[in-house]
Amino acid sequence: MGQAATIKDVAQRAGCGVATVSRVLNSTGPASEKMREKVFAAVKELDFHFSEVGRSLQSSTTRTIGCVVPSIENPVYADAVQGAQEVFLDAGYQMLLVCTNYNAEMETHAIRTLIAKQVDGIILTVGDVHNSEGLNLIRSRQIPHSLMYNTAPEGQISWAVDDHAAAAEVADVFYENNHINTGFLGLNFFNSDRSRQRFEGFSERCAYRQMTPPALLEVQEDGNDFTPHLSSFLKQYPKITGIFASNDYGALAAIRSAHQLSIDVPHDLSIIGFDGIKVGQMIEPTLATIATAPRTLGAGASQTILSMINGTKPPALPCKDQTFSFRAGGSLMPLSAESKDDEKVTAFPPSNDPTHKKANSKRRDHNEI
Amino acid sequence: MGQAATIKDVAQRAGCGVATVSRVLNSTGPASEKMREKVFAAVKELDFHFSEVGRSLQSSTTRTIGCVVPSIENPVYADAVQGAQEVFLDAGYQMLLVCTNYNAEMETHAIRTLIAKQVDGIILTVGDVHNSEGLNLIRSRQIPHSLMYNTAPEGQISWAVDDHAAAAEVADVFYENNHINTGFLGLNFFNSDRSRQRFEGFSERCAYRQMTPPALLEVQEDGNDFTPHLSSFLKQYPKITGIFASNDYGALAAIRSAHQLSIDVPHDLSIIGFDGIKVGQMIEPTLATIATAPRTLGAGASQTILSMINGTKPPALPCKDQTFSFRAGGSLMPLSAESKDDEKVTAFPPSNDPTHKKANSKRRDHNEI
DNA sequence: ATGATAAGTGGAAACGTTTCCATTGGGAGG
DNA sequence: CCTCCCAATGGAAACGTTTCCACTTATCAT
Repeated sequence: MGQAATIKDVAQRAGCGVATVSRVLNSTGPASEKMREKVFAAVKELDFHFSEVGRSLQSSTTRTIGCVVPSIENPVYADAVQGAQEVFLDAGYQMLLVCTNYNAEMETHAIRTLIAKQVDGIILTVGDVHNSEGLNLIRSRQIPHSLMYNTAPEGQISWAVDDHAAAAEVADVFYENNHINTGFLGLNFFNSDRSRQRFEGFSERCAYRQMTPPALLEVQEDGNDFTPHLSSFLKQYPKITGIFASNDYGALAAIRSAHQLSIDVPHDLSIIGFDGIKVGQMIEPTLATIATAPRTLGAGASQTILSMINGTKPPALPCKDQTFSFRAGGSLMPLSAESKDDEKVTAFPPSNDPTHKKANSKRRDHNEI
Repeated sequence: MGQAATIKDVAQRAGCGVATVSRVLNSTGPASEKMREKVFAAVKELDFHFSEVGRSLQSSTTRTIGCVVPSIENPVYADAVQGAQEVFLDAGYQMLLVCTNYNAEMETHAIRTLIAKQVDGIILTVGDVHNSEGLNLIRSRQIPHSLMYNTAPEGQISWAVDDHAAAAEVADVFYENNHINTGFLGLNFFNSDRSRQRFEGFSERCAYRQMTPPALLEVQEDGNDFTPHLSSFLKQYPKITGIFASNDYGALAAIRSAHQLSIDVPHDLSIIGFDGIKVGQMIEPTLATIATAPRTLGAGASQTILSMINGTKPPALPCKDQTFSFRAGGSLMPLSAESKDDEKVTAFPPSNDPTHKKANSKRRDHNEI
């Protein structure tokens, strides 16, 4: 078996022109039964398959979608990507995946290349939706696209969580549980508009509730062990009893670091995450968090893109307030009124100690989108 | 801005032939300084970028690599994919990703399409390396490829963990910790040759050690809550004190289910996983597991493929016994000699109870690849 | 029988590149 | 001044498709 057979080879073998082969194989246009049989026979003998490259050049369509996300090591994006991928695959599209590692240059370069490859659409999560060169390119070229997890400025399509509102709800939860002195753990704070928006929403609601303004601990994700950071942070702000992490991964890391510092979660320190990754529910204590639906987001964004391509009716975007729900968990415990100050308890009761109060929240039954 | 500019437009604008434009832009062949300037000016004015499709048709090269894995919801594959992606991106290749969901049909179809799209190489994890239609296609077409996580039959290139040996080591560890009655939790047992090989390696070593043959609990990954399965399994085999899960995800789920059944891990039941995903070390108790290096595997497989494409020297495959290492963790506890039978303890001491012995193992310092 | 219609078919252009080859022009060496 | 050579350039073929158009043949109603 030398080179792959082309439509010409098939035509020659079947004793007809290439046009006929094309018509038969694509069921477009007429063909006699005899001819059809001969063509199919030739196809079988030569094990012919269309070259998608030739097809793409002719049709200016590639049946390929670009996907740009910061990283798939974070299960949130992994799930979203997988959800997107399934929808596209069902529709006959494959997906070019690029992980940018929160790097703006890579983002731009990746998008440029995707455009050069003539992808039929792009699904993406950018670092900063208001300042993305790649996004501008996409828009000026009018390529079907949808944002994912980025809260888009008006007029732009995006399947996103309402970070601002969700973060505000976290502030409410802390407030209801008597945590007045809080900290915000911002991961990739400068490279992720999500992280910043969550901080903003959280801060504003804290101010509204007349809580102490949250202290900001900003870390780069790559610094794997941030125990020392947490340590000095808590030393600097000893009154802090609750930490809101900008994502679950950070929350998990915080719990672990706290453990290493002999700080008991939730007894000495309550922690709330963001995203609702699966493992958050598998661990002990379970992680209190903002639950989101990454697969749904990914799938929705994909369907939006497909509808742009086909000109069909796009799926309805979820209502802003249905994009998330607070999920209670063992990592959050109400602060008893008398210990509101910083008299931290030093004992290490097991986390399923029945004497612990359950976290207060009226929000346990929200629907996810 | 109507349609994207082509090389013809540039030629026209620069007042030269397309050949000259191509030569200038690709720095192939001579060109006068005047011409070069005019071409670059035209390119800038028209915002010209090459169409990769046209290029691909001409060069029969796509700068695209196919990647086929079961799922990226499992962090192991997510990490491997990301590692692969980074290497390819650095080399100027983008990656078409397909998740097969452990479905053989999808696997075949995906590979067929990748071939039709003329990817320059394929990196993949197949369901069954001895019975993969897609893999056969790839081989017969002689497309540069490398397996990942599949233990390949001789003569085939694969970046894999030595499942058999690793699983045997788990048996050793159980043995050293006095766990004689064990179970094996097989996820996607019928769709994953890894799962089966781990069972095989484990069983053989158990036999060699004259331990009770491990009982097999086989579950499909999609069945999210397998607590009832675990419950009836443990009822059926009440003597079991140790469970080896075919991957960390399953191990985590097992710990959670055990918790729901009021079975304390590790006191009542020891659990060992496989893969070494990060969260395994972030939880309490930490997960005893076989640590692997997914990023390294992904990156290595990618480099192998690149070397096939460029004809350069391929990177050396890691030694079989350096592809994994046993990592101790709190989910494994030695069974004291007197309680070797099934007199399970019912108290729930906190897992950092200092009276607990640490797990026995001489293997804590193995190097990862 | 005759014309009109329709089905079946193949040639060729087009899609956007790269590259071979032929042509041009100028400079250097005789 | 004539050659010769080489740098610079453009035309055209090729890559593998689809599709327009024109052509042939058969069928049918008149």
